[in-house]
Amino acid sequence: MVLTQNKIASILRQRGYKITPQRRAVLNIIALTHDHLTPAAIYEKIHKEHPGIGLVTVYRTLDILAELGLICEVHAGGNCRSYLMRRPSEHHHHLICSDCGAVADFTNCDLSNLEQKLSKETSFEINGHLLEFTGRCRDCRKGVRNDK
Amino acid sequence: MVLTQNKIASILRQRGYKITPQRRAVLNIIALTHDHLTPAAIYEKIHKEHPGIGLVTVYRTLDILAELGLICEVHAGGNCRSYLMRRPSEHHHHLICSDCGAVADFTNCDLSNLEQKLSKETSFEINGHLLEFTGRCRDCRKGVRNDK
DNA sequence: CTGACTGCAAATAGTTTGCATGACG
DNA sequence: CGTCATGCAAACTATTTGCAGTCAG
Repeated sequence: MVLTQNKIASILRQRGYKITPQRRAVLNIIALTHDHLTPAAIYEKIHKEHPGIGLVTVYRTLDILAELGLICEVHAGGNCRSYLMRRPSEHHHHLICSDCGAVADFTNCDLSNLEQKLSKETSFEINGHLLEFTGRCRDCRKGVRNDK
Repeated sequence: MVLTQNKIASILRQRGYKITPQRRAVLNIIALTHDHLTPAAIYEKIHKEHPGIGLVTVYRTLDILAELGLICEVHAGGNCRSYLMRRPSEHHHHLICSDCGAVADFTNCDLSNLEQKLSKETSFEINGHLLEFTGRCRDCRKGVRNDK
């Protein structure tokens, strides 16, 4: 179950953030998109419907959402940071196609053992992890294309 | 066992890259440092001993080394991409302290099961993975400091 | 009302590219 | 010697900041 826009709105409000049309718009885009989105991509999409909105606002909203843990960052290679809606209870990870950038989710990672082990070994207090697989997706494997 | 500078040099040569003092210098820095290094940090270190070297060259060298798989990228949060010498046979990952940025390595990840499973489920051809744990290291846990 | 939010423009940071010179092999 | 690598400067891209006007609560 994905967080609804309204739930997120109330979380924002709880934390003392105001609900503005701009923030709603950003939330909306992210909630509706199942792909990862760069700030620029989000801005573009938003801009079609709300031409008045600024890229800066997108950045600021993303910062807030990330801080609240409502969205999570994906490192899709290079410098690009992309964001993806977070499924709250579904702790999930990504499989990223290095050819076309497609992202597949998976939830069944079982790292708790490893996590505990590492925690003991290193005395780290482990808060979270980032697990991403890279490879080539079905489509890119079919097509022999290897354009970069 | 870590790749020696000379071994790396010969790998470079095999691939048709020339061995220049600048490249040696970059290799040297990375090989000697057990921390992750940003391009800028590498440049700084190099610049002390070889003032003539340019940041651009560092970038270009890092690109080559990464392409050859001799170093690997670490996503230490934000935009920073850092690089770390790769231990060839030791497939390893990182534990990153979100407070002080310390990096601990670990090698005993066992993702091959997961990898195979995912590969079947998603039809991805999985080439590699990025696994990073984040948390607070021993020192940062001791000190009650929580400065960000 | 009032403080938080927005949008613009400008500033900054990080990275890449073009080109003439220099050096590896 | 020819080709690839270097270093400089400039171009670019991504992101952040300052500020005055605007709006949610």
